Amino acid sequence: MDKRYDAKAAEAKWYPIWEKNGYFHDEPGHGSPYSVVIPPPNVTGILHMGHALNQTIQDVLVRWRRMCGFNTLWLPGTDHAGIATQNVVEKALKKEGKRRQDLGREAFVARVWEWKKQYGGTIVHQQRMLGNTTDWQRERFTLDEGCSKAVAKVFCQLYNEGLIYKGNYIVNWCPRCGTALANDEVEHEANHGHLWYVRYPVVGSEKGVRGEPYKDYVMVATTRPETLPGDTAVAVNPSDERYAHLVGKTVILPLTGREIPVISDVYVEKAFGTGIVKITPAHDPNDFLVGKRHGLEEINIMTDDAHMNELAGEKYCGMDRFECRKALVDDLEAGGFLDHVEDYDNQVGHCYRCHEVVESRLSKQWFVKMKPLAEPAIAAVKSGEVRFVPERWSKIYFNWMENIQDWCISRQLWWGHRIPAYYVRGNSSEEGAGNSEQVFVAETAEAALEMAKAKTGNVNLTLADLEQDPDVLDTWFSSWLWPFSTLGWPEKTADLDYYYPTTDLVTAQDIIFFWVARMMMAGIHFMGKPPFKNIVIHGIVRDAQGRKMSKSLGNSLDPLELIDAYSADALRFSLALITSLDCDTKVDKSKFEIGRNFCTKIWNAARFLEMNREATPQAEFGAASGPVQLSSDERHMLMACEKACEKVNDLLAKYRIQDGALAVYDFFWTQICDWYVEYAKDAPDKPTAFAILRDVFWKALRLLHPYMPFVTEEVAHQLGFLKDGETILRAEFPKGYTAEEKAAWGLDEEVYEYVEAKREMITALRALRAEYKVNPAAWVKVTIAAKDAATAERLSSEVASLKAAFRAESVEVLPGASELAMPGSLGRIGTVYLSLEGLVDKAAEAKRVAAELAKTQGFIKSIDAKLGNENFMAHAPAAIVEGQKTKRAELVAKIAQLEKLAKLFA
RNA sequence: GGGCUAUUAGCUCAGUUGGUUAGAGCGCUUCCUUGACAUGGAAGAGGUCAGUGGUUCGAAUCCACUAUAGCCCACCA
Repeated sequence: MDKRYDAKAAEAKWYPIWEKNGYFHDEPGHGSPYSVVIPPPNVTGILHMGHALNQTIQDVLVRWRRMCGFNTLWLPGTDHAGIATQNVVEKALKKEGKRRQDLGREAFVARVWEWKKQYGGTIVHQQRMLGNTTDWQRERFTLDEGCSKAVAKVFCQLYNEGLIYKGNYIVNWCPRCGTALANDEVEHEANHGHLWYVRYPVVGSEKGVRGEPYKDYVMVATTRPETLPGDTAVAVNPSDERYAHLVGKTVILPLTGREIPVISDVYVEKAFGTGIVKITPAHDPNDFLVGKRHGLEEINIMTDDAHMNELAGEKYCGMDRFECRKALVDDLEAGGFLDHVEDYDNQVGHCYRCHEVVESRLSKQWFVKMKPLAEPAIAAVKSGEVRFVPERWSKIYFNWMENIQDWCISRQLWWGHRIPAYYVRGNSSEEGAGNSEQVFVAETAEAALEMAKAKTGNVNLTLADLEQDPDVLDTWFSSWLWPFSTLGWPEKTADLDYYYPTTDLVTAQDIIFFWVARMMMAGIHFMGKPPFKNIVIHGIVRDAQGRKMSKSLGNSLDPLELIDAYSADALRFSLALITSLDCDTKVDKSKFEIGRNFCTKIWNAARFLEMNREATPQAEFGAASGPVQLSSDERHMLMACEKACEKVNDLLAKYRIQDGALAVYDFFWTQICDWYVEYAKDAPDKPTAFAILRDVFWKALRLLHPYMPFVTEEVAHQLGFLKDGETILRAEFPKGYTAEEKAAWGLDEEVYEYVEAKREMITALRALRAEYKVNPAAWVKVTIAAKDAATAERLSSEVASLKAAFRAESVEVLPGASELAMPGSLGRIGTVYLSLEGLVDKAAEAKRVAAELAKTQGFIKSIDAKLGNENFMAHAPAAIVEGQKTKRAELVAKIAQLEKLAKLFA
């Protein structure tokens, strides 16, 4: 074996072998299924730390289940990401001086496909660098043929069920992207703006000539004066006595002369501004609702790109909205309508994609009625059929689901699933919308044509007479079908039958609403079963200061750079180790040294084994070797291995990835390397000691494999645990030893505890050496005062290995305490004395003993207090009481010895 | 405004139904390079578990309030 582990070589070597041999691929049928669908990253995406964390967790779970014998499927794929992808291509076009309109829809979409073909594989390639065992043979894309078919079918079914409707609605509109945005696609940011106080003259008042201040007016406060031409009322709170007399009257809309009513609505806050609000139903979501309640006219005064239209008035028509704001304010002031201006900070919505200020805009959009879909999805979590891990996320899920709003699913883009709604030409979508008689919703144009013929009675209609709705569907309209569309739905496939519902869904908290909740609804509605059994939510990766990683902050770590610097195994292991499901994870570069160092440790330990190959019998260690007389250290090693296997399996079953990593780390490093390897070097029966070492090492490699796939595969082959053509990926995950093996080797808690206690003694002696500045390499004389005769006998039988562990030229074991003029240190099974032959600093030792004595006496006191407490004796469990008593007895013995020592140093 | 979470060693975090003297990694101090490993080994210092009150024989753990920090949802024109 090479002196250094070459991670890059191992990664480059093994991944292609795994993939080529189909190790990630199972066919439905045999065994129990364990299936997971990957949260599909945007096809435009590049791998970031969030992916690395999310996918590491999934790969750990999948590899573990696979090794446990499950029939596993981890289904990969990408999302077509409507706006994001279209933006990327539009940017490229811009460099050529073109807009998408110059190409036309068909050519533009072709261009996006071209882009996808060329660059869309980036993230898919990068995922391989992580070592993911996603089944690439089943890779899907949300816009591929199968997924598109599913989308069309779902749309039609929901439409026919009356759950999809087209409606006039106020939506968040990005003027730059030219599309509606979902509420969650709008990011609110603090804005330093103004509050303009504007006078609206009351009709019927005698005073008031244009150009002069009106005496009788209502004062309205607004942050958006440019929408004034769209006002169709002013409103006050019904309980506001100040203005009760105004309700029902009419006021004049400044600059326009139009008369609008004063209405009352609970939406108005009495305390804000003047307590009077202008109502602009076409340009504000709240005003829109007020308008609906009061039957107000909706006047849209802007164009799609946020310029004023002719309804804004001749003067402002064509102006940009912010330009118009200025002009209009100037005019208000000139007209004497502007009372005063205040500074005002509020939140303004921005497009999550291009950051343009979002406009509330009235438009016709397609919606999904969510309430009927949400109800069974709530029930599935309430009943426990689907479980959130950690459980508390279910509260957030309920909170959202119970207040769910209809989902605006149309987007004015070209890249995406086009809405399968058709109109007979001449009845354009604008005119025809809202009149369902003229909309034909069908999975194909041909089917729509048949419907049109039947409905209109015009048998001469051809496809050319049909016009498809120009809008495409929200990206999430395909992702919410992901758990079954990717398995072949709506076809009845073997995959769908076998792998649905999937087992676990692993994702971050930020898409619980976007994605998880909607998948729940779609799964239940179309498949009759929730799409997964467990929803595993992990935290977000943050930088060292706790900030979200983002491009604009420049605080992102690049997983590929980390893989380059530390190796994929290091990245994976460190992420697993520092990640808690319960909270976000703070990460900085130094964290990955843990993983890298661990890799090195594994490699070096493997080299040690390799160097001692000749000391190891060829035959593997196992029950077949029959009853053997094993030393206590060997039995302890096997017990530790047993415990580690049990622990790791148990923790992974509870999705405690972090604790599992810690458990296997500690097992390998502390138990195997720090203790057992040192023991094995001087073991009385080397062949047996090394046979055991090989056995536990091979188990440890398999325990580690889900976390560190490359180094474990490489080492397993180097050490001959696997032959060419075999893989650790499909080796059995260790389950611990059988009852027969345990009996044959005398594995029990007692021997485990005994060795633990013995190690305390070894540690104590090392501490003594350090305290008296005895060279760690020097050979010393050691005396042990054993707790009792039996322990003395037991210790005597292992003097050889104790000598090695203590680095002692002699070890004398005496039953019970004795008068020894040496420094000593107490453990559970006795006191270990170090002969210093005159090196002892009596004063220092006396101090140390006194301190120990005081501490011990203090502890006894606290135990006595407990044992003397009637309530404690009455209520505490018997085991606790017994434990306290035993502890006390030990401490009393310890005090006796310490007192003897104290006298010696006095 | 509604909801959720956190506060434990200098730093990042464990601590699973309340139960022996609260743990790990990093960092820090001291010591150690003759063949697994200095990306290492050994020893050590460091915490009144945010605060107050309550429940209990017993609280880092359960409850209430307070303080601080963070996240999500809805947002006042």
